[in-house]
Amino acid sequence: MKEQLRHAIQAALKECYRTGTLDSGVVPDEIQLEVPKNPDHGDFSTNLAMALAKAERKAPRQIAEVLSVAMQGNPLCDKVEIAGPGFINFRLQATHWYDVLHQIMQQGEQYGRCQVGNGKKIQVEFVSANPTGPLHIGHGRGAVVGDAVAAVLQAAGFEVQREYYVNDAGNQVQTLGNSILLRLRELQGEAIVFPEDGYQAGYIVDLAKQLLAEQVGLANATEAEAVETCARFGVAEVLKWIEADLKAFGIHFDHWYSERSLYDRGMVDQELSKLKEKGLSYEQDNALWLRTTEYGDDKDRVLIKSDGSYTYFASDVAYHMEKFDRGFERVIDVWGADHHGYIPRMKAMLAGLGHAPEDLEVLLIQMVNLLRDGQPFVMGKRSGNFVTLREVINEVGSDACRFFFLMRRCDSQLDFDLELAKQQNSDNPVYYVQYAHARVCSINRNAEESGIPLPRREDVDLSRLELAEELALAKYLARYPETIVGAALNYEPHRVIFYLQELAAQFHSYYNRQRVLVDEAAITQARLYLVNAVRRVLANALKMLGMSTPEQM
RNA sequence: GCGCCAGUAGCUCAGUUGGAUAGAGCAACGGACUUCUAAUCCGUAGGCCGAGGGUUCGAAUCCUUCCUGGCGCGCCA
Repeated sequence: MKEQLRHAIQAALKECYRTGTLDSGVVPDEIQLEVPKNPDHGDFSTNLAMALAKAERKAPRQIAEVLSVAMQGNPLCDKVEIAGPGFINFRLQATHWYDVLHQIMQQGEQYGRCQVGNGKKIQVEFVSANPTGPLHIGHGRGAVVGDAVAAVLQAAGFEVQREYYVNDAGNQVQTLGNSILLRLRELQGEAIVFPEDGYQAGYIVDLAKQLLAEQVGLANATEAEAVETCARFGVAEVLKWIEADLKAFGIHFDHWYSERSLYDRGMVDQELSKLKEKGLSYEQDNALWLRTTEYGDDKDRVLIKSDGSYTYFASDVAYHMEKFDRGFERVIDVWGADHHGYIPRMKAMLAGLGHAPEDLEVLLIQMVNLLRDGQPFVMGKRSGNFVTLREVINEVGSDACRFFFLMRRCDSQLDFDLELAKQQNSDNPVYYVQYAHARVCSINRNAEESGIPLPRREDVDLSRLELAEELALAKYLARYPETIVGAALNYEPHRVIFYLQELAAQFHSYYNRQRVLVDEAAITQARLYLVNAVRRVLANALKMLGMSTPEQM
């Protein structure tokens, strides 16, 4: 609809040039058309006259006058007005808004989906927490945002894969194995000295007990073998926890990618030799370096240390190179904001390989400040005093938790007060949105009990929706698809949350002012049609973001 | 010292990519349940958009210099 109007304006502009009422001949690439904040300013508004003022050397209002004359009588528009410094405001025929309702009812679950992504393959890698302990609240935010970004991209027509990168190689896994082994020996009565940098948390002891119960024979193993066994066991168990936690959140990964497998398959050496061939790496001080400075990094980065071991960066380079080998045109990484210093070297690496900077998009999730009764709560795996994601989900509920994490832009910090979140039960905005959905369902139930049929497209007379607020509701429903596109292209799922809240607010307000089931059958039918379109959009958005759609509350 | 993110109502945050009179939710105050669910609605009050300068028809939004807070700057992960 917006596009139709855009074309009409473009045609009018060309007509003006043809007839000589305007003479600059300038046609902007894209005519800006927006929905004004103030409904008095019409359904759509363009700044075209102001934009042309310079080229035309005329006052904006004068140009607007000429254009609006050319637009008069256009069948799309009910009214064309000039306002303010030179805005041209359009009010569309009501039938266009009625058509939106028909579209929604006809498309059902598909309404809001589109093909702007054009099937482009895109990967979202998120969470990717080290498998050395349970997920905490900060991981939860990344999990929800990553999942929502993926969902919104899917809705916009991208082919999306959700991937979890498992850091099952490297020092932190050694530390895990060592920590478990020490606790195991402790359980067997040995006096041990637990190292400062070991994992102190209680779950390590649990893992040790479990290992003990399973009677894994470590007696004849060397120290290194024992640590290795404990590490493998620990990683496998912790991954089970993580998967279960994510499942409780309704999050499913298409693919779990093992870092260790990169080494086992020789991928790291293979990719590193490609870099060498391209002259992107060099040896110095017995170490192998990547020339990231040539592509904007502060300093070159080490791939292989002088002792022959690989850096974390090395496997990350190989991993990301392979992502593109797997055919993804764009790759999104969701990271904690404390890793932001890592971005320049990753981008530099890709630039060296001839990728555009946008091919890798890193979403930084800012910190979650965990509070309890307003007091900061210290987190850290080693301190052993942290709140797990599972605890929070159990306390607050998955829906509320997801909603809360999605309410803010991911690049601003988030205060999460556990007591507050628990209290929120009835205050939480998620219920506000879900309640709107439940209310429509309730109306439907009442209609059914009274023997009122649900309206069918062929029978319903939408011109009975005469109230300004009814039209406003339809107009807002029309903006759902563009909201998704905006959220997808900008990786900003919070836009959908704000849309939901606004839609629910408009619906609740309408509900309190007007009855749907009234004496006059035709009006009842039209209003039922409208509120069920609202329900449809609420349900589509809630489902897309992984939240439930209760029919009763 | 360098870099990234943020700074908007008492609090938590939006702000359609530069548009018209800057908006919500909490918190405060006052109203609305014999009518489809009051987990709702209606109203009142609340602002130097961190500060200064610049760009233009027009700036919370873009550029610049500061100030404040958070986070990073290893041959750690």
